Amino acid sequence: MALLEAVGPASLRCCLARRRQPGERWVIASGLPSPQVPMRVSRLMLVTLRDDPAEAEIPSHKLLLRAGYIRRIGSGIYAYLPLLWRVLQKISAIVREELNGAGALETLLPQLQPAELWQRSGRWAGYTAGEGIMFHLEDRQGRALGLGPTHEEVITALAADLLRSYRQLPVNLYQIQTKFRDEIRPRFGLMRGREFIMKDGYSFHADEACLKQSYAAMDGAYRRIFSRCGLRAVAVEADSGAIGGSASQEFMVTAEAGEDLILASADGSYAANQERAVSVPAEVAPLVAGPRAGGAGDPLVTPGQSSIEDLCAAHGFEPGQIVKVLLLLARFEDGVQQPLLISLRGDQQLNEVKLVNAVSARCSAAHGTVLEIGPLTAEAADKEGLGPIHFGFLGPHLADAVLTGARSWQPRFLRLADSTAAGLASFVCGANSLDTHQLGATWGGLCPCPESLDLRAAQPGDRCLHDPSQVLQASRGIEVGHIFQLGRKYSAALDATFTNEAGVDEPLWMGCYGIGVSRLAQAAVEQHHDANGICWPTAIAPYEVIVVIANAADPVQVALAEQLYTDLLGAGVDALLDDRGERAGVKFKDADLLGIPWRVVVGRGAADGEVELVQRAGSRRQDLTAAQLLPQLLPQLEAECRGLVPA
RNA sequence: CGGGAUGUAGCGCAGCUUGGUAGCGCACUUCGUUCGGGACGAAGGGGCCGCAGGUUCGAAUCCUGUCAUCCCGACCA
Repeated sequence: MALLEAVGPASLRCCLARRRQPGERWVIASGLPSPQVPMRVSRLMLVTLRDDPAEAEIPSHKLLLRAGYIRRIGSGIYAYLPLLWRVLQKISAIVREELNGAGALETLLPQLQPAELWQRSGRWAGYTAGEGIMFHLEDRQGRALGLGPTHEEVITALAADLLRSYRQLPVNLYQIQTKFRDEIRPRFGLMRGREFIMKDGYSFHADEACLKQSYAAMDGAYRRIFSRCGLRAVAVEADSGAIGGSASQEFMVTAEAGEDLILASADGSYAANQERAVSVPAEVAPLVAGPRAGGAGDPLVTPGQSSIEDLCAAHGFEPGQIVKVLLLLARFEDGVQQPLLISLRGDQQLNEVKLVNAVSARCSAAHGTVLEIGPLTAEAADKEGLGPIHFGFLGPHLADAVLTGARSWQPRFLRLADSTAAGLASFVCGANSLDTHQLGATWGGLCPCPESLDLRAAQPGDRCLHDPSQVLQASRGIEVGHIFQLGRKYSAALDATFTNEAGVDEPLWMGCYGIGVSRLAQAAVEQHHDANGICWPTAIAPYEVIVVIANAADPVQVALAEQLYTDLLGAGVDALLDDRGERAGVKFKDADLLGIPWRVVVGRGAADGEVELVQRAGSRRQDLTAAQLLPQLLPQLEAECRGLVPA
């Protein structure tokens, strides 16, 4: 501490003292026991790799493996090594701080969950059968159990048990815990694991207005969390998927390697996941000569022209003047297989998420969850015992009669049309016979227009609904958070009710809120790295400073480094000492690879009391006297941890 | 599950076409010289060539099956 005495200014001492205050915000944010525990690289079980492991594809996955943060144990199953565990702890600490500040309560729920709870919510079959993602097992009594992929069922059962009166509401509970999901395809290291760490939270309310308030509070907390973690994240409108409910919003870390496509307006007022995005469709020129022959259209000979491109090339149509028909097959929880006939404008693509939602809305009451929707292929139709279907020449007037004799399918199509197709005054479509189309067909003339709704995928370049002068732009994102207004879906299913002010029982209003903690750590690497390795944002770095002894055989360097290291720890800094006997170059390379935000090199200048300070991101370096180090570094670290200075 | 690829030392790879008992770089151990950006030299240790069958005097190599991993699609924090 002699060095500190020497540095002088009262403001600095104040700052140092604050760093050690147990109750201080950013000491808590370190998430680690204080005072800081010494750690030397020689004792860290650090194994860094020079070559990229063949199994890794994207930069963050390669770097986490190379720098010794993770090891693969099985497909989608990773060991979090000590360095990564510190990162995860720091992220968790920030999450806790923001959520506690927003009035949420931390709890811990069981991972082993009885099937019965899931059967009551109606999700057991959907989550375990077919492409379901829940690992499940039987105990010695033959009772079915699942490993929790999420906790709506458990928390709602608890709420049903504990929440009785509007006087107890609202409440907001969260946990940080390992989740299990039997992903169809685990990918990219921690990005999509079968076992991963998630913060999940659930809120309960007496009415929808209160739910919306908590949802807004969580929105704010999430924005602060990602910002404090040093991430550039955007909030986008999202599909609610299997979780259900009404409004939902995803938080995306923008990165090339992201699995999701984000569509956003340049003015920033609209952003959505492509699964959800809406837009103004492109205008299409009317078909020359308009409707024909009472609206059924004229036959047009189109030998071998089974694609939109062929048709346009041969006859000079625009794709948007054609109605294309997709035959699909939906499989439901109760085993029913429902053929679908979807009409789309030729220049549009089907959005499968919108389709699944539309089909669920129409059929789930009768048949349960949609397990899958896939193409209705010629082979499948053949197996089913149907007559020939002229794929490539289909029109929306294809009669239900083609389904007669089906062995296991429903005998009638569910017919839906995207509104762009429904809006065409006259169009070209298949004639349902080989090598023939209809030219100048109209709805009503050809066949009644099917139920019309939004089924098309919005595309980059489409005009925006909120302001048609704006255009949707594409970027890629990693989903690190998702918040939902669940409404009363689970509370009604699990009979979680409370007594309202009027003395009447009604289902609780619910919200739910998730953050992928382990995914967030990797997303941070994806966003913060360079050719030499990781550049952690200071707030979530495993250590804030690494002290490197350039030549561990030089007792002068060792003594000064040990002194500075002790001083840093004493000042509450998370510091690491590289005491290895390696050559200096090796230690510099490793320090870059590990991505510790600040490096203090004790080397040739040690005899004169001089050290070098290097910032990892940007590699800015400066020479300092040992006495200048702490006064310089401490305010900087504090600012970075508070997110005041971009790392 | 459909499509594609790969399994040889801890990591990255060669060898396979044309069968003859396994090799390179990095890492690891020891010694010496080096010592501020992944040093050099010398000497070592480490492999049921994914697994199981088959063909053959003989299989990393040819054949069959199987398992695992990775990439593209459905799933999602």
